[in-house]
Amino acid sequence: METRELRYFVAVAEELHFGRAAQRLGIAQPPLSRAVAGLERRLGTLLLERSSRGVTLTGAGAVLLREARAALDAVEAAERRTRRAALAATGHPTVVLAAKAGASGELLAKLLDAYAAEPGAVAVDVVLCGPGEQARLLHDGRADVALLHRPFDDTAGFDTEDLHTEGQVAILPAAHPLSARPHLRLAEVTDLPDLPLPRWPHPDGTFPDGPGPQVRDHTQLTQLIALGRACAVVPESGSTGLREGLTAVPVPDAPHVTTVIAWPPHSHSTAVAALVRAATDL
Amino acid sequence: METRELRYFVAVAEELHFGRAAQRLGIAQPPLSRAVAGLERRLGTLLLERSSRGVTLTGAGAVLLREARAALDAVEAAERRTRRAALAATGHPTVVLAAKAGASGELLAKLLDAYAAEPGAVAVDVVLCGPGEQARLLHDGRADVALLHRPFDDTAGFDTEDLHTEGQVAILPAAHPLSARPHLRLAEVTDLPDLPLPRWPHPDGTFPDGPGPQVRDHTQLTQLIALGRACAVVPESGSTGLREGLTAVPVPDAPHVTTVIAWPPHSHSTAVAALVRAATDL
DNA sequence: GACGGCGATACCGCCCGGGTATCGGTGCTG
DNA sequence: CAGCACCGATACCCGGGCGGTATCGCCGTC
Repeated sequence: METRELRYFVAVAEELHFGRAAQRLGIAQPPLSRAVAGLERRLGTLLLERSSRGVTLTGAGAVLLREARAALDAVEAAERRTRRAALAATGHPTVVLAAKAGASGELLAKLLDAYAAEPGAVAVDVVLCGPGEQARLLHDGRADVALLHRPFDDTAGFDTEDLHTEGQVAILPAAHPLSARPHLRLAEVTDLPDLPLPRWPHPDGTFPDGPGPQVRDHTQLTQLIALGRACAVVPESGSTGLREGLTAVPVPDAPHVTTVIAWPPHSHSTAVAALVRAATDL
Repeated sequence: METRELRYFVAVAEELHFGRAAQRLGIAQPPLSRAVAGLERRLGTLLLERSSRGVTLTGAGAVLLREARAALDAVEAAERRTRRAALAATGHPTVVLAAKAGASGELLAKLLDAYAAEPGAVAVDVVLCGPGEQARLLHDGRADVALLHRPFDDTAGFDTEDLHTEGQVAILPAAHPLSARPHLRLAEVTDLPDLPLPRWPHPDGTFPDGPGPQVRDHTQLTQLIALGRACAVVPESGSTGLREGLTAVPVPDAPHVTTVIAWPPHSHSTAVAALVRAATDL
């Protein structure tokens, strides 16, 4: 199987439409049909169920979609890591660290300071990304190391070290009746009819259905809470330096959040190893 | 990057010789030279240092070799898992379990029994393989789940559950003076001039250099020890039912061995999940 | 029953991957 | 030191396959 075929199949499986997929790939529709048919012939199985009104995935097709994405990520990672290795050999070596925007601010600052103080430290490019994006960056080679947050992020397939565990707090408008309470139960916060939980975008940019307002970053979130249009449950460290009009109330029965540092297995980078050591020694 | 190019590069990087690599690939040497040159051109870096006497890897080349192997494994896994998904949909679904030949015999038997007793259990193909081969099988899709042994096997990149931990014992000829001792220190066993540790083959079939005899399986090992030509340090469970003339002596300071069950992250197979559950409930 | 949307098929041209022949450089050897 | 053997690169040619356009077959919808 060639990566071209996998890319073609993934495009069709995602669009569920040969025409749109072909457009996305920048080719015409017939070669795309042929390529997928060839894949099916060589695998000896149907991957897509064609009706005259579009396309659906078969069971084998669903498996291949998942596996092909992983394989294409691995190929992309190979290309990117090789490029970066070549760059590091001639120019200035760097490490790319992925972190969720608006999270772990203080920990991140301390980590960068601690690492920079080490002998032989190289430049660290910090990539701030959306929730759940860190794993993708690590998988496809755009990042060398990442800060993840269990249980929200999926750490499967990486080597990790735990850095820090903390409880969660509810962020409420200071004027809200619940904000005077010493602590809250999770159930009390998750279905307040007047203060729905906001909806975060999926990695593809779409939003899940639901009653809450759509938010894209931490600023929007605090603003919406201050306006009395939403509430949120966030790790304690996300409640430092709250703006006027917001209150943080502990939620003891919310799952604890562990910040972990993660890197691809078999990473041979000494810089990543030093960064991990600096992180665990914090 | 196409998988063809990666396969070609890996062949050259492993052989360090364009001619032999071409022969292995079943093509002529000139197209191979061109393909690698094209890869280098597009990556903008030298991957191989050519001298008139053979070839050496550059730093970037070493990175690409490692990454390309992982990527090709992922592509192979995609193909195999799709094939198996198609098979499972029409015929009889199976799970492939990889285990080291001659290890964990009793645990494996109990696991298979426990799983077979569960409702909805599917057929389990047990693949017995050489030391360290299980991870490869899991990576490239030939196996769905494996029994590994820490710290010998590399569990990086898999989800795992610990099953069993045990100490190690030295296997000695009954006539050897040390066999009467109640226990031994590891250092006492590892450099006995009269009983060297045997050499196990690498995954590629070659043997490391050293004084000990070459062995390929457990039978050869016990035979050599009985002949007074070698000794070995193995997990306790590997010493049950020893043949006449062999003695097992505990080695308390040898690292403990943990048998773990491992599977690829993001496995969606219910059969694998049931097998893991049966294993942890043993 | 005509139309429109969608995937498959037919057919064509061209690029690229693979083949043979040969060159250039280098270390070994008598 | 000349000759040689070895190894990778280059030159050149050929054919298959990939991508393009045109068209068909199928079906749901006015």
